[in-house]
Formats: sequence, C-alpha cells, structure tokens
Amino acid sequence: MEGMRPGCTGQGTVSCSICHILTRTEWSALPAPALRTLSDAIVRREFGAGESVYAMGESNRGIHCISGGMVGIRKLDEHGNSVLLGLAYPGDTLGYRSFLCDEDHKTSAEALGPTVICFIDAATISRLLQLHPELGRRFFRRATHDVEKAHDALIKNATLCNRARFIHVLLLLIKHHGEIDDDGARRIDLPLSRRDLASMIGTRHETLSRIIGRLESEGLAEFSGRHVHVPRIDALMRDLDQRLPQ
Amino acid sequence: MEGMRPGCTGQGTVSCSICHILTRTEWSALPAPALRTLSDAIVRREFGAGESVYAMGESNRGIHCISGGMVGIRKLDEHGNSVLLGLAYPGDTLGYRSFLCDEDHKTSAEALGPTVICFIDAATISRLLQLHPELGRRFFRRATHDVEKAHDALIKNATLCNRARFIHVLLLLIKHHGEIDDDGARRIDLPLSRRDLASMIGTRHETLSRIIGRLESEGLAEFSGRHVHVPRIDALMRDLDQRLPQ
DNA sequence: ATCGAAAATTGACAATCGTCAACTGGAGAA
DNA sequence: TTCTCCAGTTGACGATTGTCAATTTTCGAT
Repeated sequence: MEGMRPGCTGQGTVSCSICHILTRTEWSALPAPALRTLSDAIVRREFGAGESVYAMGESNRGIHCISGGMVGIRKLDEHGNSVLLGLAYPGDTLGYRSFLCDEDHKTSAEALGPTVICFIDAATISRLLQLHPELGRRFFRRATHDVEKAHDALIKNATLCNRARFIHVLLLLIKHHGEIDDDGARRIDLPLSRRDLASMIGTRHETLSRIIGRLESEGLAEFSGRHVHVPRIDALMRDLDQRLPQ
Repeated sequence: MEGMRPGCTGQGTVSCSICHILTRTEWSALPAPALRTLSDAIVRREFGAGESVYAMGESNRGIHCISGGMVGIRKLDEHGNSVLLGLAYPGDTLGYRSFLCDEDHKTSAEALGPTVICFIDAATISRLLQLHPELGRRFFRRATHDVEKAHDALIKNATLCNRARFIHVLLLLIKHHGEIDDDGARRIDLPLSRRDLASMIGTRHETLSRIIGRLESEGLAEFSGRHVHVPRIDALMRDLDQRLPQ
C-alpha cells in the first residue's frame, strides 16, 4: 500500500483504548469491546512532509484518524488554484464525510511534516456504526462543527482585511506550534509555505510578503524564512481590535 | 405563537405526502405511514418579507422546512457585521444542524418575501429518527452538502475578484428568480438589498455600486433599483471566464 | 561543495478598494 | 402634503492590491 514504510507497525499493534488523543476523537463514543475491535482493525501509517494522505477525486475506502503530526486540507478549483481550507491535528478524523456519504474525496489531505495516521477500513466502520448508533451521531456533530468552522472563515473573509486575516492565521499557528521564551516572546517554525499561507487568507504571495514586511517594520513580528519571533503576542492581538474593517 | 397569521391553516391540514417539493427534502426517506405522522404534526406558518424565522442564539425547538418563498441565512460577527451566508428555497430544511446537535441556533433565518414554512416539533422528529434511521443519514448528507457549499464559497472568495463574485451571485439569483423575455433577455426583481448583496461577496455597498456601474457602462446589465435586465446572459458568463484572478 | 529549480522578496505601475462626505430618491409617518 | 429616515449613488483621495518583472534566497539532488 502506498505510503507504508518499513517502520510501520502494521495491523493490530496499536491499542486505541490507550491512545492518549482518544478523548478528542469520535471513537470515544465506543465502549471497551468495540475499541478492541477498532484496535485490531486499524492500520498505522507514517507520512513524510508533503506526502499525500488522499487526493481529491479518489474513491474513499475508509476513515483516517491523525495520531501525530499535522495535515493540510486542500482543494483545487476548476482552474488549478490550490486553496488551503484548513489544518488538522492529532485527534482529528479525516475523510469521514465522503466516506459516510459513499462519495469520492472532495478535498486532498497532505502531511505537513512527519505525521502518523491510523486508517480504519470500510467494513470495520460499517460494523461499528451498526452496533453503536452513537458513533454516527458523533460524526454528525463533527460535520456540524465543520460547517460552523467554514462559516466563521467566510465571515472573516467578508469583514476583515488581509492583514487581520493573516494575524488570525498566525495566532492559530502559534497556539498549535508556538514556544514561549523566558521573556514571554513566542517562537514558531511555520509548517506552511508563503504560498499556502497566502491561499489561506485569499491573497497573492507577493501581497503576503508585503504584509509581513509591514508587520516587521512595525516591530510586531520578525520573520526569517519559516521561523517567526513574536516579541509581544498581546500587541498582535490588540492590533486586531484596532483594525476591524480594512 | 409569534409569526402565526390569521390565514394560517394550522396543525394537521397539510399533507406532506402530496407536497410537490417532497422529492427535494430529507423527508422523502420516509415511507407513507411515517409521512402521515409527519403531516399530522407539522405546523404551517406564513411569514412576510423581513420577518424572522429564527434568530442566532435562540434555542432550537424543531426543524423548519420551506414550502414556498425564500429565506436568507444570516450570521452576525462579534462586531455586529451582518453577513448573508446563503439563500434557502422551497424544499430546503432549516435549523436541522443545531436541532440534531441539541444546540442553540448558530445563524438567523429571515423571510425575504412572502414565505410559507412548515415546522416540525422536536418530539415528532425524534420519533421519526428512531423508527427510520435512513432519515438521519439524509440529514448527514445534507450537512456534508452544506460543508461543500461553504468550501466552494471560500474558494470563490480566495480566487475571484469582487466583480466575478458578484456575477456569480447574479447568475444564481437569475437561475432562481429570473424570467426570460421573448428575445432571450433575462429580467429579475432582486430579493436582496444592495447591502446584503455586498455582504454576500464580502465588500462594501459603495464598492458594489461601482461594480454595478461598470457592468452597466459595459452593457452587460441594466439596474433600476431592484429590477435588473440582462440582455445577453451568455455575455455575463463569458465575462467570468475572462476574469479569473482579479 | 556545486548546481539548478522552486520559493520568496522587492520594485514599479495601474487598477481596485475602503473611507469619508455630499447628494439623491423613495418609503413611511405625522 | 410635508417631513424624516434610510438605502443607494457618486465623488475624491489615500491605501491596498494584483500583475509583471527582476532579483535574491532556499533547499534538495547530484
């Protein structure tokens, strides 16, 4: 199977019942015996940065569950433009919508660094869903949450300028990847290229370069390649309040 | 009950099994006896233009199903900006997500003209869902479809300029409300204010005024208040192809 | 270490956009 | 009717953006 690595532990060697991110996943709706069924069925796969987990248009053979690392959810429009719709982290389930609707993948998922993903095949999920209707309700909740996330993004696009949208993305990334210095400053190594960052806020990469330049000249952040240093994160947040429209 | 009109036929007088828009709704998953249960339970309500069907933050007591007319789905951000997220037409179900997740309404729904809406109370839905699991699957499909619609809107926002986004909205409205003249030209009475149209494409109403002005000076459309005349609709669509980025 | 391709930055310029302001026009109330 | 209010339009202006182009930097492969 593509993506399988020599170090992959393969089937049945991971226990979902002791998975530390279980409480974040939809599977936590299952009782212990069902979790054993799940553990026996999952296939653990490791991905390197840039590797595709699945691609738009592919048929969907099961559900992916992120155990470690980070995944970018991408979509291409009819003209080949790539837009990064969102980021997924350990505990997030991928491909559940198209799987449960028996449709092809509507987005692409791509590892943004060393990533470990558990794959659960169609037959196992069908069995679990039939025995435990609560699992289906959890996935419905998840879909609802995804709608709300997309609506929030639409509202940000409609009401904020590019600069504010970028700061929002930056704060989100800091929340997930940032480290705190002794003086309270934050440091990150961005997991995304400038182009992907630009596509997330809906602008061109040249424009993003200029926004970054302005943030640097104002002392709000220092960028060096993918490394970012934010001396005072509250200054960034206050900048958002003062820059509501454009 | 607020919104009830003298002309409202009230409970049990509408048969869902003969509702002409039934094939479009999730309820078509139900067999005939369940449809009778549904018919007996629904409450038909009529709304005038601008009347609220439900508001953001209200508790959710059931599902609304549009029988006739048109509804705008609106959301307010934390600063009071109103954004029109989408339009709903006969056959569309409203408020199903927050209802099935047992949460408050996350959006507002507002009649954009004389509108007839059937309301199904919580107890009836719960009973139907329990007896007919397929109904739940239909709602899941609907949620998935809503995610994809929001993602498509995000991609349009990220890759198209305001002018192209407005033309997309205009074509959508023509599809639903347009009439065809003898010479093939289209006519519409827009169901939305300029401000709402602007919020849909994520810009200011002054900017929309200028975009409309340019479309008029190029002969692509004539605007007179809310009435629009599009002499050649294919010219509008061709304009989209030539104006991909900005 | 070197090379080459892709990513990223920067400049210049035209086009677009947001803001503020003034003005027009129509709908509803007194 | 007249008045007021609000949606809509238009103008002016500065700021931002997209595009094209040139250049620099980065990163992986050889």
